[in-house]
Amino acid sequence: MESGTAFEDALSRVVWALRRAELAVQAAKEPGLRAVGVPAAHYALLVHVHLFPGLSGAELARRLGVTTQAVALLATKLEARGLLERRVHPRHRNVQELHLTDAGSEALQEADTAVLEVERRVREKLGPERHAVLRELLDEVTDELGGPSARQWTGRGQG
Amino acid sequence: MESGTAFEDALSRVVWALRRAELAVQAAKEPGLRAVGVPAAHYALLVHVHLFPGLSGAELARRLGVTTQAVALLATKLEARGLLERRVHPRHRNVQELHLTDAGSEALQEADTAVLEVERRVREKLGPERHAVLRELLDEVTDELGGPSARQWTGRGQG
DNA sequence: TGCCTATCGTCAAGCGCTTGACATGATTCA
DNA sequence: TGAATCATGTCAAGCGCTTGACGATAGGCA
Repeated sequence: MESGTAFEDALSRVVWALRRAELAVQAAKEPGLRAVGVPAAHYALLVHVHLFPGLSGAELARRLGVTTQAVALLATKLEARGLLERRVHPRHRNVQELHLTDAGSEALQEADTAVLEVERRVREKLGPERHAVLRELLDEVTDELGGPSARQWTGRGQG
Repeated sequence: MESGTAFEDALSRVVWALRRAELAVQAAKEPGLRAVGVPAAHYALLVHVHLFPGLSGAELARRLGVTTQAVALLATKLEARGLLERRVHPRHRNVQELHLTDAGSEALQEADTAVLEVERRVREKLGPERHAVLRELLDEVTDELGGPSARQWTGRGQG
């Protein structure tokens, strides 16, 4: 294993394959999302706000793996476009709950079509079983490497 | 299909699992790479220059999926640190060949240790067979979604 | 009541990357 | 030879995100 240069196989590792696949997915989603005027980052936030309405910006940031700044800037833009609504938390006056407007729900619906199309292509290419296997393997990787566990992302863990 | 909100399962899709896994991998690599003073983006360029010495900045950019600007800026920094060398192409005086210096090779070796550690953790978690399955599935996704085919990345396709 | 701590949100500065435009050099064709 | 075309590399401007610091609010404790 230590014989000579050890990284001739660098590009054939899983971590690289993962990066390539992620880049390909992003590239595949981008035109569809752009067509409906919802960049990828905006889409990600919209989905989370839809699935977990009323969360604070800081909490969203943790789930998305970005800083609170990024969420705040994004939220400002989405609010300006009328897709998102900031409400003051009833108990904590300094905290803002984020909710989707009707227009936001519509935009999300349209954007999701583009993402679903990519998911469909992958599913058709792999077939249902291997599609499911891939998801399971990816979740195990996420779990093993820590960070936000896959459970946390999909669960309704807190309110 | 149109029954109610259609994207309740958004976070359980493969495309999301892929993103989560990629984020986890990046987060897992980062501290190790930072320890040896080689950020992730620098590492990616160093690996490619090592595997395909003499490529032009534009060609590298295509393979890395970034712009020529990004490569040029990176190359400038790496050159300033003495890890990388710019040589004028013998025939095309306007083209610069990129090569690793000895210091660059050493830095790459150290940095690669951190990446290998992540790869090892994933391999141990999944076991050899499923590890290989994951790589195969990811390559198929990359192939299906087009962009730079997995072959192009690993192959010695051109010189 | 008053102090301390934690959390949330915002402001300012910096960094990395992209986009667009331009200059240079090499190849192709008339 | 001379002009058109293409690829490479660089300059300038803009955008998105991060880092660091600050003010504001709610809960814990004496």
